[in-house]
Amino acid sequence: MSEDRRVRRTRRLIQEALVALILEKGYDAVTVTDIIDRADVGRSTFYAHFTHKQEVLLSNLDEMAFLHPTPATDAGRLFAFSLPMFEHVQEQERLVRALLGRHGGGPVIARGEQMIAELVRGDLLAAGGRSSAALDLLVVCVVGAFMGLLRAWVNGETTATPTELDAAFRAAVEPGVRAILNRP
Amino acid sequence: MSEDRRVRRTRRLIQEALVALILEKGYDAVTVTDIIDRADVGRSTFYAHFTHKQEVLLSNLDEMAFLHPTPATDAGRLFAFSLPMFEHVQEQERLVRALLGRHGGGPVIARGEQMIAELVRGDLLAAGGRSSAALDLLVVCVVGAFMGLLRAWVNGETTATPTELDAAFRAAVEPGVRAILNRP
DNA sequence: CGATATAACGAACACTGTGTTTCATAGTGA
DNA sequence: TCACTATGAAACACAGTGTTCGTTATATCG
Repeated sequence: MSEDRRVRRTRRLIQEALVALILEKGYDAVTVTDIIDRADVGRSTFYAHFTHKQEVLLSNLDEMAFLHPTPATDAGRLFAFSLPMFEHVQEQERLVRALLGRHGGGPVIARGEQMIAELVRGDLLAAGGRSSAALDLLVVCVVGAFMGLLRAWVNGETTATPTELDAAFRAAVEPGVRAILNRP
Repeated sequence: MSEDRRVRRTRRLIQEALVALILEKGYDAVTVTDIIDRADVGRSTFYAHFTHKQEVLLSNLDEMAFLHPTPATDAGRLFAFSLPMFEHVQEQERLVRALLGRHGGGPVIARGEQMIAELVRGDLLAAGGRSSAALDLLVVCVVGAFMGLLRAWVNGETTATPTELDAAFRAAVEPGVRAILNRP
C-alpha cells in the first residue's frame, strides 16, 4: 500500500540536496543539474518526480508542520499562533532559513503569508470583528507586521528570542486591533 | 557636457521596453532577448549599457521620485509620509505596478522597504523613542504593515483609495506605537 | 524463492537564453 | 568637415533545461 521504497528514497535525496544547496548558494543560484549531482540521482529520475525546481521547494512545505499550527485559539487571546510559531521556526532553524530566507524562494513566503492571513482573519472574526473591506485591510497590516518580524529574524537582522518577537508583535499590533474591534 | 543623444535614446528605449514587458509577462519571464527585440536595439548595445536585467530595473527606480518623499515631518504627526506616498503610488500606477507588483522584481521591493524603514525610524526617534533593539523591532512591524498595504493595492487585492489605505495604516499601527513610546 | 513490474540510470538530444567578440556603418559634437 | 564613438548584425562558446530511450537494478507480491 505504501509507496515504493525507491520512490521515497529518491524524493528525500532530492529534497535534502536542494535544502543543502540553498544554504550554500541561495535558491536562485541552484540549478537542477546541481541538485541531481548532489543527490546523486539521474536527470531523468529527477523529472520523473518533479517538473520544476520550485516543486521540490513546495514539496518541502508539507514537512514544515509549524505552518499548520494547532488552531488552539484560546477564546479571549488574540493571535495565539504567534509565540508557538516563532518557537517552531527557531527549532527548525536550518530548514526555515533555507526556505524563507533572503536567498529562499519567493513562492514559499507568499504561501506562508496566505496561511497566516487565514489565521489572523479567523482570530479577528472570533474576537467580534465583522467581515468588511476595513477588516481585510487590518488583516493585511497584522500579517505584514508578523511576516516582517519573521523575515527580520530569518535574515539575521535581529537576535531576539521567540518570546521577545512575540512581545514586539503584540505590543505593536494589539492596541490598534482592539481599538478597531471595540467600535466599528 | 550633456550625454550623447544616442545614449539617452538607447537607455530610454530599453527601460520602456522592460516596463512594458513586465506588465505583459512578469519580470521573471522577460529575457534580455525580449528586451532588445522590443526596444529594437542591438544585443551588444544592451550589454554596453547594462550588465544584467536587474540593472535596468534599478535604473528605473531613480525616476520613482515618490520613493524619496519630502521629509516634511510635521513635528507632532507620526508617519507623515504615509498618505503622500499612497497618493504618489496611485498616480504612477502603471510604473509602480510593473516594478513592485506580483510579477515585479524582488530587489525593488527590498529597496523600498529599506527606504521606508529609514523614514519610520526617523519618525519614531523624533517622537521621543530611544534607539534600542525593541525600537528596531517596532520599526520592522510598522514597515511590514505599510508594505503589506502597498503590496495589497499593487496586486489588486483591494480597491481602497489612498485616504482609506492611510487611515487603515494609522488605525492599525498608531495606538501600539504611541503606547510603546509613552512608557519605555 | 522467483517472476513481474517498475524505478533508476546514463547518455544523447534539441532548444532557449546568456554574455562576448568583431567589424562595418551611421550619428554626434566640436 | 572631421575625429570620435555608439550602434547594429552576426557568430560564438557556454550553461541550463526538459525529453527520450534502451539497459540495468531492485522492490513487491505470489
